[in-house]
Amino acid sequence: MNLKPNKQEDIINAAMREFVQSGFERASTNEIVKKAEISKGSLFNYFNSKKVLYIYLIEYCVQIIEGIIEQIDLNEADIFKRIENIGIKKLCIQQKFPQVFDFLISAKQEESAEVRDIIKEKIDPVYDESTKRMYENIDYSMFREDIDIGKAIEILNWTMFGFGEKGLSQVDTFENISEFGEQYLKEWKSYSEILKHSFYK
Amino acid sequence: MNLKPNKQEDIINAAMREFVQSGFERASTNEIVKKAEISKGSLFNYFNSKKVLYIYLIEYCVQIIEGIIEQIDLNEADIFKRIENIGIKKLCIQQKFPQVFDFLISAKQEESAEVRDIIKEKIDPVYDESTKRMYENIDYSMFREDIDIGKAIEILNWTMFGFGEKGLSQVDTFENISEFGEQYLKEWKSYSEILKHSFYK
DNA sequence: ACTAATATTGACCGCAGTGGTCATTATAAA
DNA sequence: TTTATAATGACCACTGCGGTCAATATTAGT
Repeated sequence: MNLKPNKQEDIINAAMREFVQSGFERASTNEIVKKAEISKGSLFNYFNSKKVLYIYLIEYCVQIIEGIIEQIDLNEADIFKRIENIGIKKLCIQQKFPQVFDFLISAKQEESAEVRDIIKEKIDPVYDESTKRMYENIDYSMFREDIDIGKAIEILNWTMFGFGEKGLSQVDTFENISEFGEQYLKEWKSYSEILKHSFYK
Repeated sequence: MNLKPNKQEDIINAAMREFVQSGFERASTNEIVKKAEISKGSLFNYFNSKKVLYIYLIEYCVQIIEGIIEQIDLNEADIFKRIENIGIKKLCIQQKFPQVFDFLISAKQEESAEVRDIIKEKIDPVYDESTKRMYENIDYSMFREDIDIGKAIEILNWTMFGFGEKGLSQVDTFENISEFGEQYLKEWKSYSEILKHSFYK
């Protein structure tokens, strides 16, 4: 039952891609096995049903997020650096599993009654924890007094998200993935600098 | 053939919603007629096929975008005000057709070979024109010299997008739509102010 | 090299839902 | 009341669905 790790990853990635693309109900197991390059029989040997597969993926992703949360360095009180560190970790994970975060977002929006409740149950706690931990022990005294800190942080997050999207569309043009990572990080710092310069005293 | 305008809007909105949700191929005409509250026969009387309906929607949306482009006031050289004006126009349109912009975005990403080429052909020019017109005659001299203007504008756009998403999730909580519009605009101005204060001299 | 145990396959099943049709019915105009 | 037009939904052939399982390929043990 324990197959080679990279085959496991193929299946996980293929399934996540299909679920992100089509949602739980419309996602096709035929499409998943095609993308993962395994037979249909194998998929249903590993997971007894589409639902079991889906829940497995949820749990898998939740564990990944929990791993990130644990690694947050609470001694880093500068929110820009805090966020940058998390961003780096996310980037690393996306090398292996490009769809983890998209999958969790799509799962939160999933409407199918068959899985909706169990999703909420599994995802909501880790979401709450992550946002709590994310801003724990941040030093807000570095912000300019005339700025709405909450809104500033929202802008920072939106910028990160937008920058991430942009990066995603460029990743194909790089042949070397680690070269991309360096470039990406360097460019992010320039955006981060702009906002830091704007928001900090 | 010319039915009541609000019925037309129902059909357009229902179809756009379904296409956004599922893409061209997986979108279901059954689902569309259910959402639009018309019979299947009627839909296929108005449009001979799913493809014809889809292309009609594309053209309809493109016309809306062209309407916006025409209305851009080129005398407004302040990019913050320029963008705010466009935002207001978009907001108005979204009252009637909540999915226009999402539909165009999803159409750009559409992969189905049956419609891909015709989409490109119809959408790309209007996209090019809109981005061109958007930044035409903007006075960049108001930006601080030490700031990368291109990046600043990117941040502005990402912030607008993020703010729009946030607004979308809140719109249900308002009973009066125009009250929401006021609130929304007012709140946007506070975000806009933050960035303006950061980016301008 | 042979056997037993395990892993993988894909043709196949019943069925749900597809895009599209058209005889029939409801509505409006004359 | 008659005629012209608009709207309906049962129906069709068909595709693709989630899931199964006998047959095959691979591996492990001796």
